[in-house]
Amino acid sequence: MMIDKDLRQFLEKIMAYANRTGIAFMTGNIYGGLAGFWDYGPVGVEIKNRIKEAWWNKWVRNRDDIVGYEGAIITHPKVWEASGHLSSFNDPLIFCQGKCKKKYRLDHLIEDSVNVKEEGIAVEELTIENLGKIVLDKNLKCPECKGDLGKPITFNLMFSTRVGPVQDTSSIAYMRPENAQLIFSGFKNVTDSTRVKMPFGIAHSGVVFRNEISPRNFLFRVREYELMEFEYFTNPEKTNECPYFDDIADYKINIYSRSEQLQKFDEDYVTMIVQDAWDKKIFKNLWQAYWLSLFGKWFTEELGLNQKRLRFRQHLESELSHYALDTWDLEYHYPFGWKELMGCANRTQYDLEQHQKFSKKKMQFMEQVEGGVNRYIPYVVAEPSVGLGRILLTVITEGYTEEEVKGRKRVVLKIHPKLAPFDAAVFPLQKKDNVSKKAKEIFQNLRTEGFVVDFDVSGSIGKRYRRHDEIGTPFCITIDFDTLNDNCVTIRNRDTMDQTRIPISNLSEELYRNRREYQIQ
RNA sequence: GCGCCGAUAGUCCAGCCUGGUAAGACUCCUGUCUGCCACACAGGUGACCUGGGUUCAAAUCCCGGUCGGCGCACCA
Repeated sequence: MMIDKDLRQFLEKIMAYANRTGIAFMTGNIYGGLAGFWDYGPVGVEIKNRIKEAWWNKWVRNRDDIVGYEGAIITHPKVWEASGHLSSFNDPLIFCQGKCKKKYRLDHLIEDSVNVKEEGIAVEELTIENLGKIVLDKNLKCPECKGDLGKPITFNLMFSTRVGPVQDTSSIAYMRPENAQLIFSGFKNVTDSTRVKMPFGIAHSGVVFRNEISPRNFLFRVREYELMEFEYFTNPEKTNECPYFDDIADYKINIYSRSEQLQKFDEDYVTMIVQDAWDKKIFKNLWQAYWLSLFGKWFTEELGLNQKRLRFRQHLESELSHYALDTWDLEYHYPFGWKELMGCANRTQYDLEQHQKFSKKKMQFMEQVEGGVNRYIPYVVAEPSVGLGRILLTVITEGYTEEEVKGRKRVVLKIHPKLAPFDAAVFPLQKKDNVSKKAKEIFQNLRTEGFVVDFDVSGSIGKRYRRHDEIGTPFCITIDFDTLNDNCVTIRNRDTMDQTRIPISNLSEELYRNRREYQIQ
């Protein structure tokens, strides 16, 4: 039976499913839960680790031009001062509740609309509550549309903590809200210890913390998550020299560009090949077009996302972060609408320049050229940045399928075998005697070969098949009485439900072959 | 952060209006049987989000909180 994955209630179905199968749970649920934080269960942690492994293999181990890095979670406070993350820290903000919905710095708004000197108001010294009182007392309205103003709030994006047992203001430190700054502040560590040549990337996967105002949509918007990203550096004079562009020039992508968004375009996107998009100057930077397309390919061809549900959306000028020249998102069509799966910003030289300024250490890259040495601060053309939990949510949303088999509902998680929590499950047809013993032996051998395998004897054989369908196990291997004589087993395919009898000695090759050749329907 | 709605077993849910100690289905566990697609037989485990209030008595009514979904806003 078809299920409409665009329906908002589908998300609730996914949550119940995740809970039922041991994928994810709200943290501390015995105490009522904590908003924005989730635990992964036995099945979820396997899928998550496999996604992470797939990312690392694809973008670090299998690339000649990218190396890995892993920074500390509690970061030197100066890093965030330099990056600009601290500058808007503790700013009091207020939002227009009227038509325009604009946000204002409340301290500035009061200074602009009230004669502070005459009234003897010291804006800097006031608490957020007292600032809010002024708004009420003076009946301040939105300067733009004269609408009512809401309650003032303080932005506290970063989680802070204290380092060391003495709790004074000098001991304050922050949990990283992004990995990028660890790459930038550690940039010299990499160039000084490794033989990297321009252009190259530094990749970083790790947990980050953002004190979001309102966590939403299950694993989508959370306060603690694993972010996988890399910074790709080039010579600032050569930001459009991408030697690999031909690899993706003919690749078809769905584009939702800035002009389409501004024109209130009715469609979700326009489809064209990357080369055309570049020729029409939709992309400003060749490397960005390259990396976005490569990730588009990875998500669809290797992680199994439906290309129709993936689009490239350019950020509007007004959305750009303080460090970004241009940003594109890869958006997925979730049950709650088109939302960012991955972001890819052009961060220019901004961050390394900032760190050079604040640390007074040279952030230059040196390369030997004809007739001397070339020194420059590298330019970040692209920063593909994606949340691990968000990929997991996307993959299970895409893969969750309900089918009708002989009048009954079958739930199948159709995910790529390399992301499945188990490579295979082994079932003895009968619980006792030699059948079970033989099954155990096959199970152990597969484990020894490095497969992740489950062993299941409980319930009828059909029930066991369905249990593993639901969590995405691509193969179930059944051992019966004949196995004892002919050394063959029945191997049953998750998606087609087809059963074939093959020799035990061919099992591992069959599992490998399927992982290699698997095609998403 | 504001507003609306909701929260009962692993899941789906009945009961709430009209207060009287929680039902069903599936799942799960055990045993018997069967032996390649959840469906046999018997038995079993398991729940009223949290804190207060009203009451002889609260899953039920009232108030606060937490969590979730949705809408708005936010997401440097």
